Amino acid sequence: MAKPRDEQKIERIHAATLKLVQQQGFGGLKMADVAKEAQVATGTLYVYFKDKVELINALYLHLKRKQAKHYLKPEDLDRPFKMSFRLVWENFLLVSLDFPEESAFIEQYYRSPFLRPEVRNEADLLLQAAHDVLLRGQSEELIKPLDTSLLLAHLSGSILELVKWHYAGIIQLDRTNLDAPFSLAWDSVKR
Amino acid sequence: MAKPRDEQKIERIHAATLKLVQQQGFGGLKMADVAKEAQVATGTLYVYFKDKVELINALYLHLKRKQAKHYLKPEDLDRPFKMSFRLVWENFLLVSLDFPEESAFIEQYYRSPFLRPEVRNEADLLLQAAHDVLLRGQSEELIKPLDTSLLLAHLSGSILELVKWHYAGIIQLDRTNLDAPFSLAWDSVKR
DNA sequence: TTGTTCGGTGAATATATATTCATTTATATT
DNA sequence: AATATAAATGAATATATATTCACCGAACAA
Repeated sequence: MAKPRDEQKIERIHAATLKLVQQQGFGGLKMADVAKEAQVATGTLYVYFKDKVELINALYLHLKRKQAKHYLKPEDLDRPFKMSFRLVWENFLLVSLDFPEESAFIEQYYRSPFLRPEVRNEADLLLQAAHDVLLRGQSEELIKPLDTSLLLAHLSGSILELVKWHYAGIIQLDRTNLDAPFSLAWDSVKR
Repeated sequence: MAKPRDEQKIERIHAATLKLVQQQGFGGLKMADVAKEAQVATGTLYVYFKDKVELINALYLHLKRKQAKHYLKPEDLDRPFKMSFRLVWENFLLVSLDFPEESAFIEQYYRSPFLRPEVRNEADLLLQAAHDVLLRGQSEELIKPLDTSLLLAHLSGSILELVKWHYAGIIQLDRTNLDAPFSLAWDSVKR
């Protein structure tokens, strides 16, 4: 019938948006720059996304789903507790470390004028599996009996800041030896 | 000679900027809105600040200095180690909790197109006192012998995320009973 | 009291940026 | 091959926003 939608083009637009947000922050994001970086015309952006707001919200949801899939793998959860905990903790850190543009984007979305509460809520549902891991640890009396949200905030905050300081050049995280940062995480929540 | 500079006006401009950044993020910050919120004319903004970039950088440095003063008080450092640690930890958390607009601004400055490296570096120097606290803990063999930057990133990341989740309504921090979150912090770094 | 100097003003201007749309191009269907 | 359909284009347009500036008025000095 006609020229089909080009999914690769959507990926290029996503990648361009991420790159530019990492370089210049959310405030510096311009549609013309996105188009240039993605090697499409500005008008093409509006073929795939209604406007800038929708581009940003669609990308946010896409990233949250992708990341959750990466660090909450079903096969990792089917293990002795401490091993599950370590795998999820390490995967979360490695995702942040390997895709810093994605973390930067997610962090900034939260405080942007583009945030749509329903999109935010949908993304938050993805965390349920993480709560479940901690609940299992508590039922096995290996984890402090505190609110799992409190524990999650503490654990994720630590990881995100470690990665931030890594990219600021203040510390060096070695992906082949994460024992030291893991000991901080584990000792803080273990019973 | 003439009408003197009005320091209160600068404070109003600062406060207005913070309020708007909290509400709409860095990307939504408009000079016209700042002027309206501060109850001055747009032109007045340019009497006190060369342009938007300077307004933001001046405010950032002002906030970092103010916050460092709040949570690194000399009299708190002159105590038995664990008490110093608790005081600094708690003050850092309470500053974030009591002035969430300030933390939001600082967080976003870091990834904005307005960031000026020399300003950022100047602000980072303020952390030296925090390193010193941890170094004392290590010399007294009370703190794990890890890089103090690693420890600081972990501790501050935890606090900032806890406060963020508090304001998102996911957890509730009670300023009169911070024992649970403190136990997470202390157990993670103690020897 | 008067003159002088800046602070203060906000409409006007310049600039930057999002979005549209007439036109062209590519693909699938016939 | 011819046709239909939708993607793709990017200059033109609309919009939004930063910044300027001619004028006003408050404070101080003489």
